Parts: sequence; structure tokens; C-alpha cells
Amino acid sequence: MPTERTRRRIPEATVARLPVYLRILSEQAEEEVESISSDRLAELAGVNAAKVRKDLSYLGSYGTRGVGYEVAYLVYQIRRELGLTHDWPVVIVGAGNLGQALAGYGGFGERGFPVAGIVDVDPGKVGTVLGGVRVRHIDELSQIVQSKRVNIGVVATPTAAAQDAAERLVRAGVTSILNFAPVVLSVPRSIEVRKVDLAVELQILSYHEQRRAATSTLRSVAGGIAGGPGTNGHGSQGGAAATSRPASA
Amino acid sequence: MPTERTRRRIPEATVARLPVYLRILSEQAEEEVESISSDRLAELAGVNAAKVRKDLSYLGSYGTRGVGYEVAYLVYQIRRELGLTHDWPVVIVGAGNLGQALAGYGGFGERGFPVAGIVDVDPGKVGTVLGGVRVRHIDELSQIVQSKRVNIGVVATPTAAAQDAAERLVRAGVTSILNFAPVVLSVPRSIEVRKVDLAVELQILSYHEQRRAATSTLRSVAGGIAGGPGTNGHGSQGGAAATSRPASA
DNA sequence: CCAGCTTTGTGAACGTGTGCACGAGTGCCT
DNA sequence: AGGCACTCGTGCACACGTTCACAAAGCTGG
Repeated sequence: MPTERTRRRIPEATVARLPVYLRILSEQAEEEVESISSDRLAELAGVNAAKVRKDLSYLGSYGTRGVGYEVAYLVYQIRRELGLTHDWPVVIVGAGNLGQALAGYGGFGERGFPVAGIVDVDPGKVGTVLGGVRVRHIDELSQIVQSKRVNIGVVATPTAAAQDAAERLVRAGVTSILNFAPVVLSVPRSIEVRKVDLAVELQILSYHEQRRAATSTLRSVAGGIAGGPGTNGHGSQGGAAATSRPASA
Repeated sequence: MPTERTRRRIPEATVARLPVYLRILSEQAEEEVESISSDRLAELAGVNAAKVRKDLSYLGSYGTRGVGYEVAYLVYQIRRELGLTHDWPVVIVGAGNLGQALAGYGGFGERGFPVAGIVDVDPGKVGTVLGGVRVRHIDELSQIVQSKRVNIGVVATPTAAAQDAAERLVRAGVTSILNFAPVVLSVPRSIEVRKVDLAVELQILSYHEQRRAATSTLRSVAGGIAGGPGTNGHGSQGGAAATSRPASA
């Protein structure tokens, strides 16, 4: 049997950019913009126009040559592809500093990811209300996941408790995890994990700062204002990297 | 003039993994582990062993064939390469929900990124103390950046204020920005920007969940427990993606 | 000192992602 | 109706990243 795969597969890099296009397009829609060109969208997203067209072409041929893309329709298509046609309730494990901030951050539910529950091990925290949701004990995790049909879990615990939290989430039936703890979670292959790590991001910036300092010392004279063409030319990859310079209207 | 570049350039993908290795190695050092093989490190980091070796080879040939890498020395080398030999003070713009969580999160300073200051536009917030740091007015931003030699700024404002915050940071002299607001910042090319976007991460997970649901419907019978070999085979790219399955000791 | 085992370092092949360049449609204006 | 300006969709070449596979190098035991 050949690797027939499910249907059209969208490259991971493209999947990571679609949410960005979606947000921009939604904003444009709100400003009554009906049509947009790949050029303009690229400008707003801080990427190459060809990339935008190629990305969008994975959704199908929804543009009109000579005109551009119909904003509303594109929004619909991207939402459909990303599975945003219905809500995805999430459950947060850990009601500490971060958990509280996440729950308090309203934009969660607005964007289609309502907080179905927050749990913590600390009985002292159980019962307090964060962002309209009452904190419950972690033993109720399974019950929450089952009853609210939760697929996505958020690990917002201290580092030491993260692995345990992940295992509980998996046991409860969650199939995707967003991990804020600075550890590599060990979970079954079938579980999709994404990691958001503050320290990693800062250390990457540190690397570039250090490098900048080192090179400017070496070539103290030559350096122009922006360090020549393409000083800052990474791709905006995967989850969190984004180097940008869109023009304003 | 050929593109001679500064010195040995480390691939961006490698730079993004070094912090992960560093954390693991530091933990190992604390457990008195003196030597580690690429195999073991790969296991703990949830990546391929060859990748570990290639990554580490960019730092120089610091391993011993037949033995492995000396943990302490490797820690030193990675820290040096990432520019972690000294602290990098950061300034946080925005003392809202997120800014408070970031300031309150102690692990910031511990990891070499002390909070040099927090600023906000809201006079009502000025004066309050978060994580041991007093919130100051945003007009004092330049003064803080200058006097404390800050290179890294964190944008933790609401979406609407993010662009303005970024511009103020740049004007104040910051050269790297970590952006938590869901917008593409428009800054000079010479400024390094990294973005952490909750919504994007969740939407990527949503995509995979949606896809999972779609395919399991199509091939309802065949599906095994883990969905066949390689169901979960992305690379852990760029900033935040990480699919992992390290074994335990 | 040699044989055998272990593990690194890296060349080479492969796969994925990016960007250019251009053909192919589409709408507008005369 | 015809020409022109515009913009999409995509083939192609190149760059980047990953993985394999193996020679080189070191350690251990006899």
C-alpha cells in the first residue's frame, strides 16, 4: 500500500502561518475591506508575497487573478482548514501565576478556545474563581475532560509537576497538549505537543545580542546603520520565531 | 567582497535547540553526572542522536570518542555561545495580566534575565510592586534602558498598544524584542523580534485535532491505537514546536 | 601492545521550505 | 472588441535542515 496519506497535506510551516493570515484577514474584514492581494497580505504579515500565494494555494484556488482574494471567503476557508468552525474547549492544569494569567486573559474564549476548567493539586486554590471559572481539584480532571469533550490540555504547572500533569491529561483522554513548563514531556507518539518556553526565547535573543556585540567589536569601523543587506533574514519558522518588517498603509 | 560572514555561523535551528540541551545538561550536572553520550542527551531532549552531535559540533569538537561529552564543559561552552556568561537585564512594557505574571515568575532572574524594570501607561498601575520591581511610567522607559544597559524588551501590552510599545523600546535603544501581543510588529530590520502567540499555538493544535477527526472518520475501521507508524512525526522547529517522546531512565 | 567495543564527527543523500520568474486568467478602459 | 494592467498559481532552482552511515578515535581488558 503506497503512502496515500489522508488527503491534501498542508506543510507544517504553512500551518504555522495560517493563523497569522487569519488574524490579519479578520481585521481587514472588520474594516470593511472586501478584497486583498497577496502583496498586501504579505506586507501585513511580514512575509514574502510568493509565500502567501503558495500557502493559500494549499487551501485550493480561492483567488481571482487580476483582483486578489475575497477576504470573507478566505477567512472562512482558513477557519475551516484550521478546524475553527467550532469551539475547542481547553482545560488548564495549574492555577499558579501562569494559570491565573491564562484564565484571566479573556481573548482565549473569544478566539474559540473556551476554558472548560482549571485544576490544581493545592486544595487551598480549589474553589477560587479565575476569569469566571472555578478552580477544581486535579482529581476531577478526567471528569471535566469527558463531560466537556476536551481535546486540548494546557500544562501551566511548575517544572517539577509538568510530567505528571501531562500524564494525567493523557490518561483523561486529551490528545493535544500546550506545554508552558520548561521540560520535554514524555508522552505517547499519538499525542501532539507544542511547547512555549520563555527561557528558550530569551536565550535565542541573547545569542543574537552576544553575536552582535562580538562582531561589532571585531569590525568596529565598517559597520553601517543596519549592518548591510539581509542582516536580519531568518525565516519565521514553526511556532514562535518571527522576524518582521511590514510597511504601514 | 564575498559573504565572509563573521565567524562560524550556527544554524538558527540549532540555536533554538541549544537552550534545551543546556537545561538538560544543567540538570544532569546537578545530579553529579559527569559525562553524557549524544544518545542519552538525544533521548532526554526528545530528538535524534545524530542531530545532537551535529548541533554540538558547531560549538567545536568537545566530545571524546568512545566516551561522550563532559557535562560541565559542555554547559560552559553552550552558555558561552548563547551569550549567557553575563546577565541580560530585560524591561517589560505592560503591567497588565501578562506583565504581572511575567514579573511574578521568578525563574526569570534565575536564568540570567533579571527584570530591570516594568513600565505601563496607566498612572494607576505606576507605583505598585510586582515581583519585587516597582512599576514605573512608560515615559521613564528610555531612562531605564540607558541606565541599566538593557538590550532586550518584552512587549506585554494589549494588542492595540503593542506597536507603540515596540517603537518606544526601539527609540529607547533596545535591540531585541520578545513580543507576546498577537500582531506583527513593524520595526527596523536591525531589531531582532521573536513572537510568542498563544492563539497561534492553539490554532496549530486545533488543525491537528481537526485533521485527526477527519481522517479517523474516513478510515474508521483500520485505525490502530497509535494510528500507525509515524503519526506524529514533525520536526521540532524554530521557536516553539516540539514533538517529543524521550524515554525515562 | 593489540583486539574489540563504544561513541564521536562528518560526508552525503534526502526531504522540506523559500523565492524567483513567468504563464495564465481576469477586469477595466478606450 | 481589443489591448493593457494587474494578480494569481506554480514549476524550478536553491538553501536549509535532518538523518543515515561509516571512518576515525579513544578506552578497556588481557
